[in-house]
Amino acid sequence: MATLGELERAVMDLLWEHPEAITANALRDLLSQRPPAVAGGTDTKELAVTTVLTVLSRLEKKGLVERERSIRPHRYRSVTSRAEHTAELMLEVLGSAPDREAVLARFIGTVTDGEATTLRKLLGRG
Amino acid sequence: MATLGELERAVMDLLWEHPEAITANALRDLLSQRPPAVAGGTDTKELAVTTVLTVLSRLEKKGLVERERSIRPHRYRSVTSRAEHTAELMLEVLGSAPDREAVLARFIGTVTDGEATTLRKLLGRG
DNA sequence: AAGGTTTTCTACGTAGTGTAGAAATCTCAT
DNA sequence: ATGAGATTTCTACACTACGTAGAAAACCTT
Repeated sequence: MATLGELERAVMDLLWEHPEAITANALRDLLSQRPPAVAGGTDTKELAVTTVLTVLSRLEKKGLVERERSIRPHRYRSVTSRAEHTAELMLEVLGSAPDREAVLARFIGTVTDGEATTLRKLLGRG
Repeated sequence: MATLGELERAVMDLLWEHPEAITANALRDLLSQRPPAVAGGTDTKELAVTTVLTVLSRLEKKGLVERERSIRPHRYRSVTSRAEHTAELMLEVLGSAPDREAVLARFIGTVTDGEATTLRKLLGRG
């Protein structure tokens, strides 16, 4: 897997927000409304549709996006939810360590109280 | 932060294994003994010391490594333990999601039984 | 069949990484 | 103090990922 670029990330965020499959053109419009990544930057730039299409192709190759080719303006949708994707990423990071329990210890120490409560509920009593 | 390259990662792994600060030359020797990254690849290639030094400088710039400049063959050591580093990475990934609890739910669902037990212990009863 | 729309191909600039030679700096033995 | 060898820094190049988009091809629709 790996990490996404800034634009790739922005596209995924939109797709995750959007339950319905959506066209590249619609995505481009949504992208032009998004707040500037860097404060002070007078963003809101109009991207070329081809740019969006390129990014979507790359995301498709990475397995994060799938598209309906049957209808003409292809519709794109995310393959997994953001929560799934994020959890997978976390597991990937965790999996790369031989000392998983030590990592989990550090991890738990940094989670908020509310989240700790959530975790207890999720874990049940074993 | 971000992800590391293959060689950067190998260097960090060695530094994490090694409690003592170590020289670039020693690292190069250790690197030449590491098993090939890809199976079938007849690795065990000897890297130039300058290569190792370059990588160490980059890791230093990233804040992952620090060095003792007082003595001449500089000694390098990792700034944090692997567990700390990994936990930080996981938190970074988690932090990037607006739906943290949903992520945690997915995450918990995939952890091994033993780890779940560990987590319960770590969480106490709040 | 032509023209607009959509998709694919091709391409370039930038940044990060693997790799290492050349050049500069340092240290020790003489 | 000086020269040789060791060490570090500078510079450089290839390769890949990403942002970006024009040119070209493929596709409708009238």
